[in-house]
Amino acid sequence: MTTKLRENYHHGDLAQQLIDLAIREIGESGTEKLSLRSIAREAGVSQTAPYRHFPTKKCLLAAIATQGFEQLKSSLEKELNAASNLEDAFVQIGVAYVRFARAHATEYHLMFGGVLADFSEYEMLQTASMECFDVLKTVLVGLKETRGLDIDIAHFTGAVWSVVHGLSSLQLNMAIPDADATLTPRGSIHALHDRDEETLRFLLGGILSQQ
Amino acid sequence: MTTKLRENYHHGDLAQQLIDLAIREIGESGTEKLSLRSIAREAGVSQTAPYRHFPTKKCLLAAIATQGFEQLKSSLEKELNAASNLEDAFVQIGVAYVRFARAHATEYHLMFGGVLADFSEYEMLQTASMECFDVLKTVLVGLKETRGLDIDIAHFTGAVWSVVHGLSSLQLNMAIPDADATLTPRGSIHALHDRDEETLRFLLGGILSQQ
DNA sequence: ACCCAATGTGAGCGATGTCAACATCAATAG
DNA sequence: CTATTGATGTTGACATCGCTCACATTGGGT
Repeated sequence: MTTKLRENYHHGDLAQQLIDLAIREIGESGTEKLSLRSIAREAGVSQTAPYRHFPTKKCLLAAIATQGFEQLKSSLEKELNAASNLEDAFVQIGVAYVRFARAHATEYHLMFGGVLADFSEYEMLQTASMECFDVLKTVLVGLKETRGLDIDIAHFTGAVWSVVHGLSSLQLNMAIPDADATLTPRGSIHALHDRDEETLRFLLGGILSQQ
Repeated sequence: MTTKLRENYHHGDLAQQLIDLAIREIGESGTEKLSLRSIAREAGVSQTAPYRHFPTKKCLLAAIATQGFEQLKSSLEKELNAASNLEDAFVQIGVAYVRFARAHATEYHLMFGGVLADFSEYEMLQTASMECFDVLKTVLVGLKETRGLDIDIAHFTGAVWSVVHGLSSLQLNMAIPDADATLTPRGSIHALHDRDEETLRFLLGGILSQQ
């Protein structure tokens, strides 16, 4: 958080500061407007200094997404460890997921918004996303066993993931309020806000009750 | 679809051709790489000609999204009219929604990917999105009445929408195959492919069975 | 036949991503 | 203690981009 100003020729931790500044600028103006040169100026550094840390603008974005996956993973793990049974963990992980998306909108957008077309171009991103996904998988495998569900685990995981992702993504991208916010698209999205847990119990509970 | 080459000073239908070319370029290289100048070149027109039709690059994107909402609306309406009862319409509209997203990935990305931050800046986009949303709303209102559901309709709509959107969005943005495609993030997304109807019966059926 | 609004052109401004060549520093090996 | 080297930061430049301004061409309505 400390944005130490420059006294020396060398900076200290330019890579992380560029990440922080980029997150802020994207949050304020959108991904399209992010400029390496402007955050270099903000960091008090020449316009080509960022290239010592990120070979390309997209690599900066990939680094942000990677950090996002690591944070999300640790949020989900905390939730998993705190839950007393798998059914609770199931819902609480969903709630934590949606909360993460709201609290880290920029990171979430880079993680799932299709900006980084092919994760395999960025090795650290690839492994961070898999490790994060593993937490969800663990819960669902456990749930399948303890409840004896007859379901393909990959399909099950994809379905559950799409529910929490849909909730998150819609809230992030369609959350600007309308004047008459009752039965408009954005109005119905607002009806989801601050009711995450209820909505997830509704949706995820529906999944479990099918068996 | 016919890309008539230029013989006259005037072009004929530059606006629509620019839209088509932009959709293609975004599909190939992503939103960030779209350049007005390059599609102007492709259209055989000077680099400032597009500005006679779209005051801004974002306005071009908004026009694409608007067309997308109009197409999606007519797809959903067709499905609604073809269904013999509301329960069928409920699932079939969901299937049509996901199919639209896959068949028009670029448009869908612009419609829901948060690229156009505030729809209210583009009047036609705003009304097109509301009219599209109304189709879904109609089905859910009908379903609530015929089955006497005790549910807030805005919340209900948001929840259902987030399910179909989550399915669509994940498939679009995480659909690049992995080497070992079984229990990786992308692998589980692949498990959703071509099983839209099954998955939606699973998820949406869960919602209805709660009542 | 005239005129005007719609549409297309050309030159140019400021900004951007990226590259190549060079400068500075901090740590390590001798 | 000093020389060297790899990491990090700088300067200058190039091609491209979004967008503006002044101007050219056109076709449809009077």
